[in-house]
Amino acid sequence: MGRRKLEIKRIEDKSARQVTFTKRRKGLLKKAKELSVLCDVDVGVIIFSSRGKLYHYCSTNSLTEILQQYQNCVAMGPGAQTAVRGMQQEAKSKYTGLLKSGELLQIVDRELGETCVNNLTVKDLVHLEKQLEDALIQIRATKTHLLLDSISNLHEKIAGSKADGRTNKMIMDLNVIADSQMTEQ
Amino acid sequence: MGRRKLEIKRIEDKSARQVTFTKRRKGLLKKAKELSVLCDVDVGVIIFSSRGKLYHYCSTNSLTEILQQYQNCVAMGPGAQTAVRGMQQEAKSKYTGLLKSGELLQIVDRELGETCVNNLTVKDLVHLEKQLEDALIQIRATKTHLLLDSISNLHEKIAGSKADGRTNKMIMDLNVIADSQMTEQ
DNA sequence: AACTATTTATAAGA
DNA sequence: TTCTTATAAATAGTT
Repeated sequence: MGRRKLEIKRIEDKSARQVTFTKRRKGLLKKAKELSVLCDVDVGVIIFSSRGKLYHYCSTNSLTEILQQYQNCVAMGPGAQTAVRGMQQEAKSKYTGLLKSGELLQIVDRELGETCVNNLTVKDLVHLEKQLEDALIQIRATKTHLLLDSISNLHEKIAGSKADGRTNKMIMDLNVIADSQMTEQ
Repeated sequence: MGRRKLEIKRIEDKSARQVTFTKRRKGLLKKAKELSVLCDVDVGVIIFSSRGKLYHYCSTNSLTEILQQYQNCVAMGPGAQTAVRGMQQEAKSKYTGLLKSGELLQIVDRELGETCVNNLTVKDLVHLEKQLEDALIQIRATKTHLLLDSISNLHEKIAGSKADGRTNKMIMDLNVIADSQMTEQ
């Protein structure tokens, strides 16, 4: 789509590569959005530039939801989901009730020790994985909550009074964090 | 791009929606691949159909790498990465050396308790998050290893001898799992 | 950053 | 469904 047909291989000229990146990145994100709307499906796109800058699109509240689904079921392949569901059923009989958090890592520790890999089953690992994911979700929620609280506090603190440079910098940083936690692209 | 201009809103006719989904899904994944190659960047695309089927593209070995980057730095916003790096530096002085796995969840337990949220800092949470991510990576690696081993064993077991129906089913399931773990889309 | 000649993607039709 | 074709959209090279 241009003056001539372009071979699909790394563009060596840095400046041309940057221009193409800008154009095609925009195009890809637009297409992702259209696919999501037209076909009523969940779509996530993540792009990391070589300088580590991130661009992304996500049709749901947060990419995390999609990633969660990915980690939970598709890392094992669609055809195997039924099998896994069976495993999880079996696992319940062994692990009935929630483990106390304190027990979780002791189990990871014990069961992942080099000497006993052979005694571990996939269903055990699936269960451990789930426990850790839950802990991660809890931690991230708490982190977000803390960050948003900090912002509120700072805003109250400076309402009506001049803040010093250091405080202003903190507010700027926190707003950036809050934006990324709360806004859709 | 078709016989007429299409408004970007949910296609109500189910069959037409399915056809468009197939076409545009293919297009999106192709564009993602091209962007990645032409501009030498990491790209990940995840699509969940309404029936829960997954389609994805990833420019690196596994989406997990990209997701990891996303979770680690971008969940906090690009502008805040410098700040976070500072936090992590400070955190090191508090948490020098790796925690024994057994300690990790006790900390999660203790520090995330409802009563002491106010004493927790963001840097503490960032650190906890990292620890849990590492544990997850370890568990997933072990799981993959176990699955692949199981497949090898089964293949050996049936080499030359007829397997029964149950064994054949297991092999089929495991091959699906192995494919999804090892192949690029 | 804008402009267009072309290529590419795809909506509707067969 | 699969293939075809007219048309819209994306974009490579240019200014």
